[in-house]
Amino acid sequence: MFQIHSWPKAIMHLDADAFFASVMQAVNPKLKGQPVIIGAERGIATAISYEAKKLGVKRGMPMWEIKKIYPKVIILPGDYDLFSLFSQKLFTILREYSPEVEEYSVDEGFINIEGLRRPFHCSYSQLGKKIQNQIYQELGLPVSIGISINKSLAKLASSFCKPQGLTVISGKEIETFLEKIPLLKVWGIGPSTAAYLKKFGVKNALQFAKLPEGIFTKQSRIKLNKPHWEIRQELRGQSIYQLCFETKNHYQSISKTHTFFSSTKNPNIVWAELLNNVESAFKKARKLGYSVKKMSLFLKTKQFSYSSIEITLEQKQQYPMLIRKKLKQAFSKLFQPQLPYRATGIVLTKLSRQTQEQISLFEQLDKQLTEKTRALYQILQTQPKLDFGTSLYLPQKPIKTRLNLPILEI
DNA sequence: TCTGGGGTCCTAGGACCC
DNA sequence: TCTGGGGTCCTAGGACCC
Repeated sequence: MFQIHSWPKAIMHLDADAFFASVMQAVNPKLKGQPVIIGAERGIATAISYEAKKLGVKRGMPMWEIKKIYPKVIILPGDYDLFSLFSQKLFTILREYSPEVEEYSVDEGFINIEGLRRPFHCSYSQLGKKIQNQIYQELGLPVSIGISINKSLAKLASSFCKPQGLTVISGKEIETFLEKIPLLKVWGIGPSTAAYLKKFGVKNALQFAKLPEGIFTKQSRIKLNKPHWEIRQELRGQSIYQLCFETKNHYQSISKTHTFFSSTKNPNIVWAELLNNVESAFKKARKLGYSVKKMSLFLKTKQFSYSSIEITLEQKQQYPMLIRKKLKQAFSKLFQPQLPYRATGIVLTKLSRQTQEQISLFEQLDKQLTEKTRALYQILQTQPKLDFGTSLYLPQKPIKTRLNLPILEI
């Protein structure tokens, strides 16, 4: 048995089953029991109801394929405001039990349930059942629950039995449980690591947990890194990953990408699509209060090869129209006329929030211009009917893109 | 008609300095 | 002519997650 040094904790992991599809079924009774797929707007399946899963639909399957093989499935676009609302309601219920809730994603959370047996007069397992029932009754959402002594084991437990499963892994059950789990199922182990370790005979979670300490040194012939070591520790019952109760409000990067309806060699379309991503990425940054110091633009060809270019700005920016020339130059370097492109994107990095820090003289000179820009953007953004189309980019002939907010020449 | 969109973190390797 | 150690900072790219 693994030696557990810290006092065992009690962590619950809750995972909504086929969340997006379940929300649609919850608000629309006609969809209950039907094979429902979400993702009509993206061209691939992003959520699949259990009825559709039974038919054989897999996540990431392109819609055209689904329509062809499974003509009876109901394909819907995602309603992300609705999903967000259900997510909030879900976490509100969890907070009725404990303030120590980590919102890991829209449909997943961790709860510290240590010490809750006495106030709720029940075992941890009964507590799980209680929460599961309440969520189903109040929101109509099926959820799976896992309970164990740390985050990784709780997450593994919740995925063990779905949908509406409830699995508890106590300290002494860890080894027998891990033996049943393929390595790929472990949180943080992906296809690459699983395939690599298979060569050395490590196929299940228990074998991984039992890897000797020496494997994790630089000299070892099996190359593993620090995150792998942390996963091993977690599987052995140690608590490496702490719960995080603050809601996320800091970003390392903000990105926007969009795949075209059909690939194109037309530089005007690619440029317009790229600018549209630039606009919406900056819009998100402004909404979060960020200024941007650096960005990376990329183009993706039909053959799935990427080319990218980085732009470091002399000053932090919030408005892309102020750096239009730079963007255009970068695009010219990136774009190769003979290649068909299928997507463009942008990643904003080196983000910083407005602070009281001294504005340099140089920046002050720039400030007046920025003010004008801000005013202009406000006008554009508060008038949704104002649609310049793509005419400012594409004076030759109108080309239909999803673009509706231009970057103005100044 | 193959393969969306939005994130995070880690590591290797190069540049540069002492 | 051949030889070091550091240390830091940056970037590209991989791997993973939902």
